[in-house]
This record gives sequence, C-alpha cells and structure tokens, in this order.
Amino acid sequence: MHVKPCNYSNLTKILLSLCSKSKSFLQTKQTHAFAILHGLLPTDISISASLILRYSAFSSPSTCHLLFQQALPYSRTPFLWNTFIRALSIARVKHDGFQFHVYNTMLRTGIKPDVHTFPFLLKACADVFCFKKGVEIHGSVIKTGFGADVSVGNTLLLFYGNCGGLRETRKVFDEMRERDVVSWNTVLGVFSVNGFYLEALNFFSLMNFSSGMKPNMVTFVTLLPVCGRIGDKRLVAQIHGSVVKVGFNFEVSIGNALVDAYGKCWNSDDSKRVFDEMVDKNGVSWNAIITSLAYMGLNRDALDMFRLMMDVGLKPDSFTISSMIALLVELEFFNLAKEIHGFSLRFGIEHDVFISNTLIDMYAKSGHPSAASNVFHHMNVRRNVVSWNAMVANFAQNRLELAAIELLREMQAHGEVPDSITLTNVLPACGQVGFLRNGKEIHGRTIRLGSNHDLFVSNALTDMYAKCGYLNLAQNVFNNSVKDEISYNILIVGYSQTSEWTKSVVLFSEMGLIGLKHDVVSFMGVVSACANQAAFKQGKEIHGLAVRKHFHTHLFVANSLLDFYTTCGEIDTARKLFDQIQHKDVASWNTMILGYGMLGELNLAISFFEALKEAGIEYDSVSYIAILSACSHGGLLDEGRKYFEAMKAQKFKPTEMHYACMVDLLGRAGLLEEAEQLIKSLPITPDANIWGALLGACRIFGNVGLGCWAAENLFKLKPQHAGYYTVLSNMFAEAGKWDEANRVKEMMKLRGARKKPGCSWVHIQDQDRNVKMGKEVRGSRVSMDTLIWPYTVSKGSTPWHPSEAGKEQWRAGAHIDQKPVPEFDHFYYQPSLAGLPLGQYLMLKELLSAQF
DNA sequence: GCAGTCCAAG
Repeated sequence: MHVKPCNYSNLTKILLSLCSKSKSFLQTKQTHAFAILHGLLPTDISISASLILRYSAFSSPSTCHLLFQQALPYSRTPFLWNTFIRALSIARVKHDGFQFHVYNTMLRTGIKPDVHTFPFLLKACADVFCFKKGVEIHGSVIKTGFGADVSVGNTLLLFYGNCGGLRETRKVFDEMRERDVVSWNTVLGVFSVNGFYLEALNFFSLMNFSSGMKPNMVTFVTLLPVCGRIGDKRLVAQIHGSVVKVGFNFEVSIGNALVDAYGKCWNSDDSKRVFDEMVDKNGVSWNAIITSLAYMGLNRDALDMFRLMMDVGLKPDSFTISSMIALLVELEFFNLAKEIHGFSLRFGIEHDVFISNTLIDMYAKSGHPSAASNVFHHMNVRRNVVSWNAMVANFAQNRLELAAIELLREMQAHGEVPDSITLTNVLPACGQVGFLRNGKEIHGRTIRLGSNHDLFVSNALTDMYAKCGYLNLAQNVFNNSVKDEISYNILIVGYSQTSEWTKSVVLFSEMGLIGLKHDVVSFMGVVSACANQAAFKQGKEIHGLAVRKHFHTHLFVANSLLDFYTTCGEIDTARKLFDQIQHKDVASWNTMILGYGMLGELNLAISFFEALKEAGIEYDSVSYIAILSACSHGGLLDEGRKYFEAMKAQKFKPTEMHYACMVDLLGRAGLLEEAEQLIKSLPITPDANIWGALLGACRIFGNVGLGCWAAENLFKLKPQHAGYYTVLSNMFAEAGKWDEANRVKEMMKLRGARKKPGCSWVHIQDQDRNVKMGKEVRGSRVSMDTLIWPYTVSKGSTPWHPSEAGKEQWRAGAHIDQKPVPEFDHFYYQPSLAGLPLGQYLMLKELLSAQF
C-alpha cells in the first residue's frame, strides 16, 4: 500500500478548517500546538494567518497579536497585515482603535496597502461608528488611487451608510465609476437598517426597472424584511410573485425571508403556507416560523411548532433557544423556560450572548434578581449593551433602584455606551426613589442622544417627573412630545394624587376627544383622583362610564371604586361592589378593612380581617396596617396589641408604618410612657409617621415634655413642615406657656415653613357644600385628608374622643380662627389603597419630599 | 445575504 508522504502544512490547514466548523477553542489550541511542534509557525504565513483568524473568533486579540509578532519580519506581507487588521475587528477591539494603529505601523514599515486593506479598515470604522477615521481613510483611498475599485467603493457605501451619513452614501454611489449588484444591495441594506423603508422600495424599483441591473437573491433577501416592516401584505405578495418569476422561490433563504415577512404583516396563513411548501428547510426556517407565530401573538402555535421541530429531530440552535425563552417568559411559563435552558446546556449552546440576555430577563421577570445577576456575572461571552440593559431593568423592576442607577455608571466604566433603552430602564428607578437630579441628568442625555422624542423615552421622562412630584415638568415633557394612551395615563395617574386632581379628569376626557381609547389604567387613575379628593359627583359619573364601557369588572378599577366609595363615606355602596368582585385580591380586602376602620365600623373591620384570613388569599403587611389603624381609631387597645403580636409571630417584619400604628394606638389610649418606651426600643430609625403619632397623642393629653421630644425629632426630619410647629405651639398655648408658644411660631417663620389653608368637602344629602372643617360631621361623608387627627364618631362602638379640653375647643370651633389647619401627612389621611400597598406609597412620598 | 435578546402607565 502506498502511503503519501505526510505534509504537515496541509494537515494543519485541514485541522484549522475543522476548527472553523466546530468552533472549538480547545481544538484550536491543540492545532496551534501541533503547528509549533512541527516547526511551521513563524515561517508559514498562511498558517499564521489562519490561526490569527481562528483566535479572533474567540475574542483573543492578545493571542492574535502574539502570533503576528512571532511571524518573521520578512514574511509580513500585506496579506498578513490585512489579516491581522481584520482579526482585530472580528475580536471586537473597540475601545482603542488598535486596527488603525496597526495600519499606521504597516505604512511606517514601508508596506504598501493593497486592494484588500481598505475594505477591512473601512469595515472596522463602520463597525465602531468611527466617522472621523473613516473619512480620513476615504482620503487615503482617493490618494492611493484605489477609489476606482468596486469592492473599495462598496465598503465605502457600507461605511457611510452605517455611520448615518445617508447623503454621503448617495454621493459615493452616484460618483462610483463602476457599480455591481453588491453596490445596489449595499445601498438597499443601508436604507433598510436605517428605517428608510419607502426609499428602499424606490431604490429597488430604480434598480429593477431603470438601471438594467438584475437583482440577485441577496436583493430579495434584503428587500423582504423592508416589506415586512412596512407591514403591507400586498407588497409582500407582489415581491413573492417576482421571486417566483425569476425562480428563486425554491431557495431556502428566500423561503425563510418570506415566512418572516408574511409573519411581520400579520398574515399567518401565507406564512404557514410558505413554510409548509418549502422543499428545503433548515434551522432558520423553523426559527422563522416560530418567531413569526410568536410575533402574531400565536404563542401556543409557536410552542407547538417548537415541539414539532424537536420531533422531526432538528437540533435547536441559540436562535431557537433565545426566542423560545422570550416566548415562554411572555406566557409567564417560567418553569418551562428553565427547562428549555436545560436543553441548551445539554446541546452545549449556552455560550451565546442572546441566550444569556434572555436568561437575565427571565430571572428578572420571575422576580429572582439575584439569579439574574448570577447569569450576568458568569457570562462567558462578551456582554453587550442589551445585557447591561437587561440588568438595569432587573434592578429597576425588582425594587433595587439604587443598584439600577449605579449600574448605569458601571456600564460606562466598562466602556459600554448607554442607549435609549438603557435610559428608559433607569428612569423608572429614578422616579421610584425620587431622584430628581439623576432624572434630570438623564433627561439631558436623551436630548444629547436625540432620543428625547422617542415615545418610550418621553413617556418614561414624564413618568419620572410625575413620580418625583414635579407635575409641571412632567406636563412640559408631555406638551412637547408625541402622545399615546400611555402618555395620558401617566399624567392622569400623576395628577390624581395631587391638589390638581381636576387635571386628571380633564385629561381623561381630552383623551376620548382626540380619539385615544381609555383603558384600565385611565379609569383607575381618574377614579383614584376622585377618591383622593372625595369628589363624589365626578367619581359617580366616571363609575357610570366605567359600567357602560365594561371596565368596572376589572379588578384594578373595582378596587379604585372601592377606595373611592369608602373615602366618600359610602361604605354600603363599597360593600355592594366588593361583594360583586368575583376574584378579590388582597387590595380589595385591605381597602374594605381600612374603610370600615376609618368610619368607625370596628366590628366589621375586624370581621373582614378575619374573613380575609379565612378566604385563602395571601394577606400582606398592608392588611395589618389596615387592621391596626382600625384598632387605633376605635381605641381597641387589646385587639391592636393582639394583632401586632400575631403579625410578628408570622413572617411579617413590622415596618415604620406598623410601629406608627402602635404608637398611635398606645398614645390615644393614654399610655404615653409605653409609647415612648416602644420608640426607644425600635430596631429601626423612627420616621416622621412614628413621631407624628406620638406628637398627636401628646397633644391630646397635654403632655408637653414628651411632645417636645417628638417635635424636635420631627423638626429634624421635616424642617419645612408647618403642621408640626403649629401643633407644638398650640400645646404650649393650651398649657398656658405663651412665651414658648410664640417662640415656636418664630422658629417656624425663621425656617420658612408655610402653612396651607385647609378645607374639606362634605357632602350632605347629595348636596355638595364646601364647609369649613372641624364642624360636627356626624353621619355625613367627609374627606379627612386635611384633619389634624381623625375625628370619627361611630354608631355601635365606643367612640373615641380627644381630651376633654380639646373636645370643648373643637366643639366651640374656636380653633378654626386660631389654629391654621396643618397639612399633616399622617397615613390616615391618605387612604389611597387601590392597587398598591399603602406603606410603599407613603415611603415614596417621604422620599419625594426629601431635599436634594 | 435571511432569523433571535433589552424599553414607558398600574
């Protein structure tokens, strides 16, 4: 048998081509060692070049550099230089523009660039959006006379197209001496990726009908996504016709593009038909049909198609896996998504930036922020901007706002440039914690980035300002942007919690007038606006509208209505609505408990709380706030203590709000010392609500000493809050200590604390009357958000009253002239429970009022 | 040359 003499050079080349197919780092390293062992490396430049390219695929620019340096100087031909430049681009050496340094070194060494050098350099510029460098290289192209070369011209087109200079692209195209089909396709692609879809279509007809250039397959593959983007079914069908005419319809890539394009214009029948009729199918075809179905919202069909793909015995690739996980996250099938991830591990395709990104998203959306971080930190592929964005979203959506804001800094330190999606992700975090300064900074950035007119961005900005309590700034962004339903909802909800609540109602009706549809959030916002101000008439009208439009059955809207009727004192109506809600959630129950507590129906409050425990609904810490506040309203000391102990015995950790309730409960029962002890032994720093409760109690019982202590702490926390000064001053006055009383008033003036005039809307016998607050309001419906303390008189249970002296004064109405009504944001007066936990809302309010 | 990941109101 004749054995061919072994040619190690050829063998290495074969091995390298195998490495290219298997994409195995280990094999590449083994081949590298093999080449060194057989003395091929410093001399054989074709092997050096191949290895450099192989390593570039694993983002190892340093190894590429080493291989290049090891190559003997005389063997460094333009070919090797070009390969090195190209490898650096593939390895994505972005930050330092090392390619250009290499190019300059090449020129200095006396090597003349050849016809391949410029395309590689221009491609590098296009990839890293380096406009200045590209223009410079364009200059060298002209100087060296390579401008006439069609492939150089084509990369120039690509460069100018990528870096956004559409005018320049056209100019280069028009000035090209020679054009081939690639030139036409490149411009077509440039139009397509930059969103100039109509221009792309015009350009295609120019090519097809006027230039005499015959479109090739690439032309159609580039054109079809454009048709899909435009969403024109007839256009896709037309292109489909042309494709059939020139006989490209049996090509896999054309079939794939057709499946996708039909899907994008919501033509599921033709999308499926093209897929079924494809003679040749590859993985892309299956991915295309799966993503098309998912795009059209046919999630179940997409899932079935994935199963079919597995049944046929096709191996899913990273495209399949990432889109399947995204699909399952959308369906909230988190367990199934994890299973699919397991699949990908088995197939060894988890090292993909797309898969990692979807995994981050999956864990974030399923409420496992640390698992998401874990994926992020252990990614063994290069993170891209989407990875960072997903992480920012992970933090922002899982109540780790500070981490989200911090990550924005960190990503820049890692050389990643935030895009408009990053900013839309951080903005909610800024709003959530009331970081106005950071929010404004980001606003500035969006303007510099030119993305402030992006609907997502402008909505996020509006929301951020609204959440920070700057409705004027929110309105400003709103006025200067395009608006959709969400923009309106943001402002409706934003105004609903303020004194300008009527703007919510105005925006609500304006929405209808300009043809935008109200949705659940619009109704929720406007009802809660009415609830906050006890605007009974408007609220009832909107309730009527909600019924007509069938929104009243939606849980969130129903909860807002409950809140509305309870704050308006219409507890019986609230009860009727409550009974009609089919699937009540914990907020529905909490609202009722708080409502009954507020109106002094203590037995009902307690029986509702007990019923909630029985109902099999997971009650939360807000439920305890509601029942504790009911107990303190009714002076039910023992019950309150019992519930507080029961709560601690469970998994609930008492928050500031719970302690405030307890201080209030003890204080009103006259157990001021015990309240004092409780505050001193707190495991947390007492907040304004806790001190406020103590101050209120001291005021009732005329305990000036303790009251001073509470007030001092309040002054530290909220120096601008007029209410606290007033209460303290009045306490001194009642104790006959006029000097001290005046001193407190002086202090208040000095610190610039302003009092706000108070007034309350009382509805008596369906008549709206604006009355001065403080009158006996027995049996009427009262909005209590401006009262100093809740003054409720109930039938049926033991009424609780302020101290006799205080009561007398109250009855006489003497305080109306003497005492300004302080704005006192104690939690009783903010009974907005709809949808979200009260505690959180108040914490936010607290943060919002903090000075920056 | 085709396909996939991240974003706003509650």
